Amino acid sequence: MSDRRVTLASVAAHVGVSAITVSRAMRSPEKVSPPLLEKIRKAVADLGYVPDPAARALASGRTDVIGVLVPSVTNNVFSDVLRGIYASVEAEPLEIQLGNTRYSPVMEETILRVFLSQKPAGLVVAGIDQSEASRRMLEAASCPVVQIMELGPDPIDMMIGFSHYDGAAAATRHLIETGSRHPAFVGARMDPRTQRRFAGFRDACEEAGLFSPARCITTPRPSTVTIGAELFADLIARHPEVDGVFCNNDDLALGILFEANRRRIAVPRDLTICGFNDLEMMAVAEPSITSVRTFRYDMGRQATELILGRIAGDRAAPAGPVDLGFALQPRQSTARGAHVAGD
Amino acid sequence: MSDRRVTLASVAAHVGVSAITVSRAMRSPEKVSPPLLEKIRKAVADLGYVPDPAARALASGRTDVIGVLVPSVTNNVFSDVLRGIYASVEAEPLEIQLGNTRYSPVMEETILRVFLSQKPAGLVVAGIDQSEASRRMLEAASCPVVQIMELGPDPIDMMIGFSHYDGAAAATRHLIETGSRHPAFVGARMDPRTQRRFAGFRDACEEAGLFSPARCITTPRPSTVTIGAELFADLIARHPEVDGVFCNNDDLALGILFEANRRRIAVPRDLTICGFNDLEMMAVAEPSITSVRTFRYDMGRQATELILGRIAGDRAAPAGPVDLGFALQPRQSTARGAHVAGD
DNA sequence: CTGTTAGCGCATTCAC
DNA sequence: GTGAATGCGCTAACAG
Repeated sequence: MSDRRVTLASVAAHVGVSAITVSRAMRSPEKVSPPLLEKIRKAVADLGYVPDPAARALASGRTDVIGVLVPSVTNNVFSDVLRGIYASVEAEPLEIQLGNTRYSPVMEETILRVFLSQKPAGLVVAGIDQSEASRRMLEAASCPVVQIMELGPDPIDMMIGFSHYDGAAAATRHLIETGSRHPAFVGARMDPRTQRRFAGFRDACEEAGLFSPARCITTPRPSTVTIGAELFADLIARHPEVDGVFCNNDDLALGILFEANRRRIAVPRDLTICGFNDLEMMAVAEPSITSVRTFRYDMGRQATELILGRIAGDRAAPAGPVDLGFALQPRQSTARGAHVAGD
Repeated sequence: MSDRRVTLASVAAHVGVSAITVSRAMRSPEKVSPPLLEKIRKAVADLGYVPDPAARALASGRTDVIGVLVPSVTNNVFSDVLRGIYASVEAEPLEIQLGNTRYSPVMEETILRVFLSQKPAGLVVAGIDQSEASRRMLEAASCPVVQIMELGPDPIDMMIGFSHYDGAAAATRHLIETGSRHPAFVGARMDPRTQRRFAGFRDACEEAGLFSPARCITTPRPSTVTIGAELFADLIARHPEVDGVFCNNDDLALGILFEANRRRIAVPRDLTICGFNDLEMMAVAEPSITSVRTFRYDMGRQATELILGRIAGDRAAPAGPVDLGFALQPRQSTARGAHVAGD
């Protein structure tokens, strides 16, 4: 049972049929007579036969692998997406192959090349900022491709996401509507999605004549709660007038909350804080923190389902990008109900 | 460039050598004369040749895949381990194949079977509570296997982890030493690792004659910050005497901190809180939270390195389990320096 | 250092 | 409904 000696041929011999019949019994049972099917199934179970995926891939030119390319496995945001992907694939005879690009387009290119060499059944890639080479590879790929997390003008194939710009702008307008006269921006890592959030913040501030680049503080380091606290300490030292902060994500927002608590700054009375993504802890924080809810789990789920649909030859697959929208969760003022955009 | 028509044979024809020579040039360049090697490399680049992993696996009976089996991809703890694994493999010609067991031994068995059918170069599995069948498969596996996250009496092959029992016991003793007379336990999910932490808590309490099962409150649901807050609300309603809480992890601890803040319970004066894992945010929380630091990233790194060593035929691989220890981070009392155990 | 021969385990295409 | 022949692309084992 150890050395994988059990092959299609050995099962076939055991039952007294040819290998191809066993192969068929496994892949299209309806093409094999019921009694034979039964015997074959028993033999497979008894002998502990497990198909060799390499041989299968070589012979058929296909695999049952869906490649997933994300920039991080640590980031909560992507792990939620992954959960959705795993959930939707659970009942299917498909595997997930995860690639970690570490926010590097070059790395993405390399991994993509490897993934494509495996003739995947589908590909899920995060973002719309692929390198030229990656884009060409994806366009030439003979499998369905879904870009997730964002929306953009020219999808490679399928696309499902939401507008980071709009989400940030909506949050910022809320910040201003609830009284912030000196809004600030705190951001970390500044990847493309973060940049678009910043643009949304900036434009919403400018609409109100309240934009100040000096109140925008960022770092290339990846965001953590600690960095949120540090950046806020910096910010408030230089700009004590700040009365509202939009953060590029919830980790930073939490750090700011802690730092504000430490400095006995009354939140939300003297400072309102808004995060992005609406991690579970935002609602239960004390005081709770306003955030922009994004539908990460659903994004993962639906991305895989788009691929499954395409594989099943479902022509009802959506023609254009799918906008999942976002939902502002106001928590530091008179609740005014969730604002749902997109979709 | 799309249909992967470029094969070893086409590169060989292009250069005017045989396929096997190209194959060797790619795998053991030292066995090919430098000028030829140069020409082959150029042809490979020009034609954009990428080896077919399925064909390679079928012919050689091996792959360059390290299978990693974890119970969750969302849990911070495992994502840190994954980061370590990815980091140590980055420079190697190895891929990571991730399996998500969802805390189910049955699922683990299924995935294991799939993984083994791919003839992996190595296997990393979380925990020591594999099913009988899983254990047999792993013992029969012809590749190096590393169990991570825990230590136990009979390793399948290699093992690297720490004692959850000892970590919890040390934390609990600290809780008691710093004045808790009515210590409580709050736990969620109650997987095997959590159970061992609970045992450590219980025994340390009993040592001091302070154990009370009524003050131990748990839920089978996965732990979240919200659940931490809820369980604490329950606990304190029924046992207002509670003056110290050991939590099975940091999420719960954070939820308790928030709930305590909400109820104006002075932390740490009237309530001391201790988490487990020491997530980054524990130190920056207000007030900061005591926790048991675990070396998750290192665990991932070293697990992979053990496998790499074994693959390289390194007989210097450790004979027994590797204890990475833990480090209590006391933050809610007079700091008394980190207590490092194990190792 | 390079080439020849053979075959990995399975699915495709065509027969029956 | 079942089977025979053939080859997927690569590498192992041996020659030279």
